[in-house]
Amino acid sequence: MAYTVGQVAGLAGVTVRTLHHYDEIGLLSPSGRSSTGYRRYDDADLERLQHIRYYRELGFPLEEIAAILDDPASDPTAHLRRQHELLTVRIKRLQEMVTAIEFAMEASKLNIQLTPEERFEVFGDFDPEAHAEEAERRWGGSEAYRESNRRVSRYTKEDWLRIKAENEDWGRRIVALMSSGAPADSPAAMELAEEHRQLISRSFYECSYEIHTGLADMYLADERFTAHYEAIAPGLTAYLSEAIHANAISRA
Amino acid sequence: MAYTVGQVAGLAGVTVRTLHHYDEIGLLSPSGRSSTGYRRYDDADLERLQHIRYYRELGFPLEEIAAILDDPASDPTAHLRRQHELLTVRIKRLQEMVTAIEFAMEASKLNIQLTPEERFEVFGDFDPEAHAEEAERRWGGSEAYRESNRRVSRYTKEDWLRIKAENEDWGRRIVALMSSGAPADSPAAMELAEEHRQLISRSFYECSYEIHTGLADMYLADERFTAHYEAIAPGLTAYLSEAIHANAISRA
DNA sequence: GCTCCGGCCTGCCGTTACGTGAGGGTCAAG
DNA sequence: CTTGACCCTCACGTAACGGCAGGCCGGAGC
Repeated sequence: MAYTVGQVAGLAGVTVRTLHHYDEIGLLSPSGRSSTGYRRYDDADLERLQHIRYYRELGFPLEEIAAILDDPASDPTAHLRRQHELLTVRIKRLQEMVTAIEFAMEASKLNIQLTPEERFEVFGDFDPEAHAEEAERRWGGSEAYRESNRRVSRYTKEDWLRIKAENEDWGRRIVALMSSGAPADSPAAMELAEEHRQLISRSFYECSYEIHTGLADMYLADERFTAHYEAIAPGLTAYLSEAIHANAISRA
Repeated sequence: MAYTVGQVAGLAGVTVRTLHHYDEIGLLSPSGRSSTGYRRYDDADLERLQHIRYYRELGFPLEEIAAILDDPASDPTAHLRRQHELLTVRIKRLQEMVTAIEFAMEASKLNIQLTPEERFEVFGDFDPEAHAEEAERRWGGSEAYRESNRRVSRYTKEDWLRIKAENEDWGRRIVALMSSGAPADSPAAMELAEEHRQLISRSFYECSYEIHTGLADMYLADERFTAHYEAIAPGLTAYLSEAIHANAISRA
């Protein structure tokens, strides 16, 4: 079977100009020409183009692709295996970027400034183990965190406004309670802690009592989260943390 | 906090030249300069750069990124949501490419020529429904097919050679049986059909009796698979298909 | 046989997103 | 006060095509 440039271009989803270019630089020269000078591509040319397209999608420069494809030491299935591996690595990378975006959304939700490192962690030559460990430390089981955060990405602006309003309402009430002098382990405080937990469960992720106490500890340990609650009212961080712990114990 | 070009470049994983370029075209101009003309970037600049990097990774041209970022109608979380969505679409696309590669490996294993459409299906403006339907028709449940084929990608050249040898041995025995005149629903033929199923299960994917009969039908329906078995021995396709059906029924 | 219209050819210049010096100030550590 | 690492501004180079000009096919219809 023989094909013209236009046909090949249509099949492969590239422009005719691109095929001309590949011919010019010798990356993909059609196996023959018609008597009138038309390029004629055969099935072997198509297979080569297929590999070219995959390697290109993976970001390889044309020169390097030529070197890879012309390497006599690698049979066709070797290319397939290689492309398969490169693709899965790429997918993993993109999934890390998704997680990073979700983290940024979480931070943005609480008006928390990301550190420069956090902003670009996913782009640098990061240590994957340290990364996983960090997520583990911060979220106490990254699996639940990731799964749950799928929801966040689907929220509209209206959802966000509603969530914000709910949070602010809750904030006003716990500040009022704290200033009234009620202790952090009082039933009223525990009730507000429980409400806090349910707010998270409804809007973000299933927040177990275990995760909730983990969050309480994190609020105390991470100054950026501390700052968030202290900005609402001084002393609120400790008050809330204590209430969360008391609530968790009483429900156990 | 203020940063120099070099620091920003290090953090964000780009070159100093890139930052110079972004400054030149007005995409990211540092918020200030030192008395001696040094660029000074602040946290807001870093946040902008963060978005630039994500959009770039997604293939947006710089000019378009500038337009998006300077659009007053979109708040910062809108960018995050948008990037999240674009990333997941991208991941889906790459996963389709992985499936396509696995299909190509499967075909290569049997020395089957792909049609031009199959080679570039994943690049063209393909209809996703038709694609899924095709996979469904061909593999009777693409999920099992995809999951199982993860194995294939890890095979070494030696594995392939071993598998090939096993297949050829099986081929010789079924050809011998067929020429001996034993009917396709004889115990011996059914035994070889069962062996065929187990060969697939061991080397490629868990092949249930249901899938196995699906394969039998496919061998008859798809001329490329037919050609594969007819090349071994004329009439083998029909013989094997019948044996597979007989075997499946007897085991039910 | 003629006539179109869409497809093909070969230049050739333009563009994007930087890479890569050249030539020359700047900053902090010793 | 030197020295090495870092910063500045030109300015030209490169990869991978895009897009157009000017001209040659090819087959469907009259």
